[in-house]
Amino acid sequence: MILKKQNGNRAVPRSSYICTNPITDIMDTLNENKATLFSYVSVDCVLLGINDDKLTVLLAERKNETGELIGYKLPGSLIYENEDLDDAACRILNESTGLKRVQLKQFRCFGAPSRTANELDVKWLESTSRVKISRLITVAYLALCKKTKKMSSASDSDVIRWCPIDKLPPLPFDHKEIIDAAVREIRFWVEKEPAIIFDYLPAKFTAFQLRRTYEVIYNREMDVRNFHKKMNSLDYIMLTDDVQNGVAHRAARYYRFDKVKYNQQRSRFNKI
Amino acid sequence: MILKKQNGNRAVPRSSYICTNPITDIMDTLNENKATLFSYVSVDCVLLGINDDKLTVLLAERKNETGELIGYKLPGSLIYENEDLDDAACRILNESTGLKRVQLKQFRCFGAPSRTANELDVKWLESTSRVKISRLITVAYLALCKKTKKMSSASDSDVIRWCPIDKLPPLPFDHKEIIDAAVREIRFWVEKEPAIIFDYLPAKFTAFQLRRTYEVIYNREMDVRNFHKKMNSLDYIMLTDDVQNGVAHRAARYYRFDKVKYNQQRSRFNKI
DNA sequence: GCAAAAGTGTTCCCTGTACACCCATGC
DNA sequence: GCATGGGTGTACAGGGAACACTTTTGC
Repeated sequence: MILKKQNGNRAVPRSSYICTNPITDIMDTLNENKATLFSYVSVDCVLLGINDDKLTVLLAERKNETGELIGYKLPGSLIYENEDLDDAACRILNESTGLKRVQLKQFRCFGAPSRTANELDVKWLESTSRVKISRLITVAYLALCKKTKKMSSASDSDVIRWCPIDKLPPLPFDHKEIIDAAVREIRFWVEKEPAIIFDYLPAKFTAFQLRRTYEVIYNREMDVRNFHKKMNSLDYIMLTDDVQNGVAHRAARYYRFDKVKYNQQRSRFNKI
Repeated sequence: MILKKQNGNRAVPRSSYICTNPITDIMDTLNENKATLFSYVSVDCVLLGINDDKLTVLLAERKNETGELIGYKLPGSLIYENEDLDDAACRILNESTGLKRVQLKQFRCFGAPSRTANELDVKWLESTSRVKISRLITVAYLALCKKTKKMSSASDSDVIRWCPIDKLPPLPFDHKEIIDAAVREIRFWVEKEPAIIFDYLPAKFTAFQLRRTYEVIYNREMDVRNFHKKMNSLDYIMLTDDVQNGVAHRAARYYRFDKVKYNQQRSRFNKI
């Protein structure tokens, strides 16, 4: 990772494509530049989660000037003039869900001139952002996103809803295309960096939960025995002493993710 | 792949992230919008090639107003107001190298506000583009790029030079960071889509050429016998009747890449 | 005792990897 | 005949895939 230090600018060490800035950093950025939106670039977040055993995406309600629901969209917004893209993505995630410290990954930039071809979309954006829009390029981010209590206490600016990816309502701009690309991307990402899946699961999870998460993401069933064998071979998945209770069948054991061991293994792997 | 057809706009079928538009399409776009540069978004191309058994990147000379050489940079430019990002990347590739129909892959968007922190870089860009620059976001593209005769006849606007990636000169903006990211990315790309490596090689190639290409990209040596075995197991690599001649040792046989078989295999694979 | 889900082992195949020698050609 | 690079086979290890039954618990 190369950092340029010049003109006395603060050179903030950061991962090149994972954004896990604490929310305080984001607020700094916000306060410094609250005034000015940058009307040429937006950030859209595809937050994927699993609900009712289906891969779902978080959509925000889209209202017209009189507050009437006119449809849905991806959580996203124009960036501020002096706001970093990764920071903007974290801000939007936080505004939409109240979540912090989630791993967001930039996965592609969408910049076809035709994406602002629908005048209704542009008019709507102009009325909510109070900025004149000409051409708009959007940088898309992706995260696996837990459905937690925190999410209900999200900022009331966006009402949100989980929607199965195979039953999307009509969406503005190229949001459908963005979601499709995100679903393809998530599989590669999980393969490259399995840790993100544990970011999604609770701290203690059963073998079933982990398996079902993989099954939904990859959209295919996995053999139970082989899955257990695989889990046991991964030394960063640790068996705990806890077991389920109150279930009407044999209690499942809880596992936990050992981040330290995971990182050790990764760094060994990456050196090869 | 989803295409929106609306307002009578031409819906051009295109791959979502590979740009192989014939140059005529690009020219259409150029002529339509020659007048206006979009000063907020640029495209930079990282063209990787192999020279003297080293991974090298194509750099363009950077000259000041009096035509004096003041350094190097990635081939790149601001996009036009109504130009698609992929088209812009193809245009820049063509302007810099004369090459057409090369697979260019968008791999990441770089948008830190600090990338325009160096005033000299900004001044230089303003003087060459004759556009006022405030904040500038760049979309980075990646290609494996042949060193061919065509390249020497490239447009004379850019003088170009191959530079080993471990001996980069000082570069403006965050171009060094972009190159580092591209080198990491190329390995993933080759793994996902081995076809691009044959786009780089001549139509007929020896086992040695293919192996050396892999070795340079992955920066590690490969076992000759295992490599042959692997090649033989891939049914889209076909042995031809041609052999080298005029070499002072046993003549190597030529192989060719069978795109049809490759695509058949891919589509079978992707359905699983 | 029965419903419901948890947990467990073996076999086979395929792939990757390690490793050393003979072959063809030009000079 | 020798220097140069081309080309080949075997043996082992590890991981993925297929496959069915017993265990535990609450009711």
